Amino acid sequence: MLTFSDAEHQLKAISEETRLRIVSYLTIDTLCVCELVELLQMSQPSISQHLKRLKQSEIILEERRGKWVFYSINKEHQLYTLLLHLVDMLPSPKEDINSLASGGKRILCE
Amino acid sequence: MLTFSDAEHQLKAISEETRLRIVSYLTIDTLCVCELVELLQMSQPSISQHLKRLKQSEIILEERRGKWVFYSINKEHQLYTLLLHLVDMLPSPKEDINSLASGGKRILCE
DNA sequence: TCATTATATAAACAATTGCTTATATAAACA
DNA sequence: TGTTTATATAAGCAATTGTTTATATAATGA
Repeated sequence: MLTFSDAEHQLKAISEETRLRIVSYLTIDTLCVCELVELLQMSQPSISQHLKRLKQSEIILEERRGKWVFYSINKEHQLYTLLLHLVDMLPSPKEDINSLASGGKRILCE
Repeated sequence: MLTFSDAEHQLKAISEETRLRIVSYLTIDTLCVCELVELLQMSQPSISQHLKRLKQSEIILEERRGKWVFYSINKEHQLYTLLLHLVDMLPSPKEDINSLASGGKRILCE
C-alpha cells in the first residue's frame, strides 16, 4: 500500500525522460556513472543529479567499486513490477548497451 | 509502444496527488466537476485545471450533460491497465464516493 | 430576457525542476 | 605526496507547476 503523497513522489521520480532512460538501461544491466554519461550523451553533473533523485526514491541502488559508483535497479521496490511493464512499452535499450560494449567503453572492474 | 517523451508527459499527468485522487475516483464511477470539488475539498478552478491536464493526456474523457460536465476514465488509454494496478496500491476511494451519496450530493441527471 | 448555477479560462505569484559552470571529494597510482 | 580519474555537490538561472482571485462562457429556468 502507498499513500497518495508517496505515489506522487515515486511517480515524479520516473516522470522525466532522462530518468526513464536510466531506469530502462538499468533493467538490462548494472552501470556506472561514466557509462551512463556515454550512453545518454549528457553532462556528468546532470546524470549524477538524476541518479541522486532515483536513489532517494529507492528506485535504484548505489554501490561503489574502486573509483566507480555503480547503479542498479532495486528489485525490492514497491513499483518494480509496474516499472518493468512500463519499460516494456518503451524502445529497447539493448542495442545502446551493446554498442557501448563494442565501442570498448564498458567498465569491468572485477 | 511509447516514445520516452510520450511516457514522460503521460506520467507527469498522473504524478500529482490531486490528479491521482481524481483518477482513483474515476476508476469507480463517472463524476462531474462539482462532485469532485466536494470530494477533494479544493477550489473549482484548481480542479478544472487538473481535469484539463488529464483530458489533454487522454487519460480521462469529458462529456457535457446539461449544466454539468462529466469526466470518466478512458479505458482505451495505453496506460489504462498500468493505472488500474497503480490505483490498486492506493487507499480505496469507495468510502468517499459512498459518503458523497449518503450526503445527498450525487448528481443524477438522466 | 435576466438571474442563477456549473464550469472554464486568465493573470499573478511562489515553489520546484533541470540544466550549466564551477568546485569539492574520493580512490588509484606514480 | 602530488596527480589523475570518477563522481558529487553547490550556485545561478530559465522554464514549468499549482495555487489563488477574478472574470468569461454555457445551460437552465423564472
